[in-house]
Amino acid sequence: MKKDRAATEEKIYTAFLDILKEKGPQGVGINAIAKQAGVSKSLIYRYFGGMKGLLLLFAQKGDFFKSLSVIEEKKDNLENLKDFIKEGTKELRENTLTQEILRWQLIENNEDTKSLFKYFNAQVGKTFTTNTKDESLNSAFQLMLGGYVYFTLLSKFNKTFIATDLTSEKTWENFDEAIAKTIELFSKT
Amino acid sequence: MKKDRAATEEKIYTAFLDILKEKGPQGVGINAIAKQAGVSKSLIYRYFGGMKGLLLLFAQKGDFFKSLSVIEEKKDNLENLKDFIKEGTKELRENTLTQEILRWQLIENNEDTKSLFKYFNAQVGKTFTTNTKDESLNSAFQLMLGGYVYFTLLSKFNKTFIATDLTSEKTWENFDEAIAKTIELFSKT
DNA sequence: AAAAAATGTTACCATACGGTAACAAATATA
DNA sequence: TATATTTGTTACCGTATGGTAACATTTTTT
Repeated sequence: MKKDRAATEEKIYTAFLDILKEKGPQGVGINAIAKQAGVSKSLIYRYFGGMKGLLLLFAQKGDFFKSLSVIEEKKDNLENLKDFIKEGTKELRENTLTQEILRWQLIENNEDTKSLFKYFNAQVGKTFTTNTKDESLNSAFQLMLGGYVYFTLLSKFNKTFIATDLTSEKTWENFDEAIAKTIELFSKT
Repeated sequence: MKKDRAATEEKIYTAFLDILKEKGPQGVGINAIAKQAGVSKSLIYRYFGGMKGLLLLFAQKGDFFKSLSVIEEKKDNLENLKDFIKEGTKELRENTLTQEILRWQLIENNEDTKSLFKYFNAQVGKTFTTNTKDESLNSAFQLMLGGYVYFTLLSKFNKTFIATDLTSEKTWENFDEAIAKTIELFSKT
């Protein structure tokens, strides 16, 4: 049998990412990762230092968002802010990995996940901090951002929220427009 | 030893509620409930039909919200809507049981939880459905409602979101005001 | 009082979890 | 080539899970 540590580490790491994406935080475990990687679980401890080390590595790699860095600098005028929102919400709905980290934060926070959430939140803060002077607009914007996250996470197991169809593309467009319109109305005050 | 089925059933049911409130959905299990109730787990199967039956009973009892039914009829004018929001958000932040059901919906949806979510969502719909004519206001309102839920759930394991202090009462007041102001601005259009 | 039914506990099963020690095999070093 | 070192697997441990069968005890019915 051929032996290649680098390749094995890669197999383990990608197995971890795949499970997190598919099964969510609940599916992430030493046994499941080893099985998915087709490798002995002893190696996870030897090479990564167990789950904690694996999460730390994931945190430090830190490629959580892709497309947002491009337009990040353009959050100056109203029109650019709208684009920023539309891009951000789109990214959120497409990036299942980000979704599962956000979901993870809602169900536990222990010694293992500590580092992951720390690095992740730092990047969220760096990307989504608003610098508006209007306090109530900030609150409104944050609420809507949170709502977007909530409905995105909810849509994994639920098709609807009250009368709102979470599977319809139109719904998400309505959300985008609602955010844009809210910002407009606040700005005119 | 004294034998009293009704009392035993009560012990099991309240043990289930206590665990759900304290440990959340992850802590709810046959063994944990039996231990907490100080009773053999066989009785959970015999009296309730296991976890599924227990959740069904919980769903059918359906006392999820307390204070909202009082002002439910008054959702006609703007001022009453504001009160409704303030009461609703307050209720949400105080009712940990409701919070844990909402959290539950974000992490799984299987045969056991099916009935619970069905009944719960029906009541949510009955209570929080908005009848505004403005489509974008509906979307904005829902987003903010979702955001409120999101931050409430997040606050269990996280003290902050970006720069926002989730432990501060002022933060939640700001959220309330932001919703109220948003509705005002939309209404003037 | 005797028999039947209901109530409750103990013991066990299969399965899965995280974690470690002992061993085998391949690769690198002397 | 002989010896270390690294890489990888198997086997095991303790614990916890959901679920069931067998048994004991109390209560009810006849």
